[in-house]
Amino acid sequence: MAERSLNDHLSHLLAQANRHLSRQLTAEGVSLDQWRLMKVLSEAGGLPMGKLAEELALNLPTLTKLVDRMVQDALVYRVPDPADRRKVRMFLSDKGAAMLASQNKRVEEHEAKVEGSYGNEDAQRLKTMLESFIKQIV
Amino acid sequence: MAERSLNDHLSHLLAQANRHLSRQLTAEGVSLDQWRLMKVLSEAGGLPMGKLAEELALNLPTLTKLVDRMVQDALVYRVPDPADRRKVRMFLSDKGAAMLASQNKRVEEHEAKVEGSYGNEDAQRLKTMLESFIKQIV
DNA sequence: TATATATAGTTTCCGATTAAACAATTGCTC
DNA sequence: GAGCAATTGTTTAATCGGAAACTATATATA
Repeated sequence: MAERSLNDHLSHLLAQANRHLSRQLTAEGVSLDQWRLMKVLSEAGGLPMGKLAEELALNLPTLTKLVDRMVQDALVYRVPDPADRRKVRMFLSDKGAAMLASQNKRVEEHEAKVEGSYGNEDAQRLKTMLESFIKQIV
Repeated sequence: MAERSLNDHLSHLLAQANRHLSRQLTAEGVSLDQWRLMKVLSEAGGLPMGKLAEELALNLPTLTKLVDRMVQDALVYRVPDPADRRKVRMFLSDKGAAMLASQNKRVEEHEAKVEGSYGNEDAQRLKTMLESFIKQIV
């Protein structure tokens, strides 16, 4: 068997692609995790912390503190679940919704640029493949 | 234009895929960045810090500290460049090479499992697409 | 060749992440 | 329903990460 180079390894390629994209978004003023969290809540408000952590592949302590900061900034808020008082349900505030809207725009502009130069059809195929890959490995 | 879900966003899909894979490797006893660093050095020993940071998409201060730890563990070593004394050239030690060999095995076993269940041909296509995507966005 | 500018890395300071321990609540079993 | 295990989330202590400042060396310009 021939020696495999780093570029033949999915783990390396995913790390590289993720970091470059995430950095570019940071440069556009978008924190990837904060944006993803707000976006999940805009799609499914009232998620408990555990589900949120799953959806974002964050572990719970990290999420707790991310949420702490975003509560400080009044982007999201906690509501204790009356039916199960261990649970906390998370919601997007109006301020969060406004922030999300502006960041959506930046993310979509950036992705349009990136995907355009990569080729829109290929980009679509790449996303489809990643989506099913993620389902496999979770 | 219809509302786009998180799963239509490349940045989200890459973050998810990367985190899941990276966690699974951590569980197998492989630190993704350390492994990637050792692997780069095994392919191109003597790289200066700046080139190394580029290859791994790490920023320089982060790399300095990663290297500090790995020097502590005697996995890699620094050699000042005599021709340009600002530069430091990095090399893999024998211990590092042994560690790399054992981690290569784990990574390859893990990827074989993951890629097998995803479909080997699709996995190959995914890697090819990611590789050209990365070239585009860098 | 003296001075300015650019390059390569490291250090510092602060914020973020993790694993482990903890607290609170719920569900199960006898 | 009393006691025990499981679930949900937070806190703590230690490590890690990033932006900005700093050091050392090299190059360009006058």
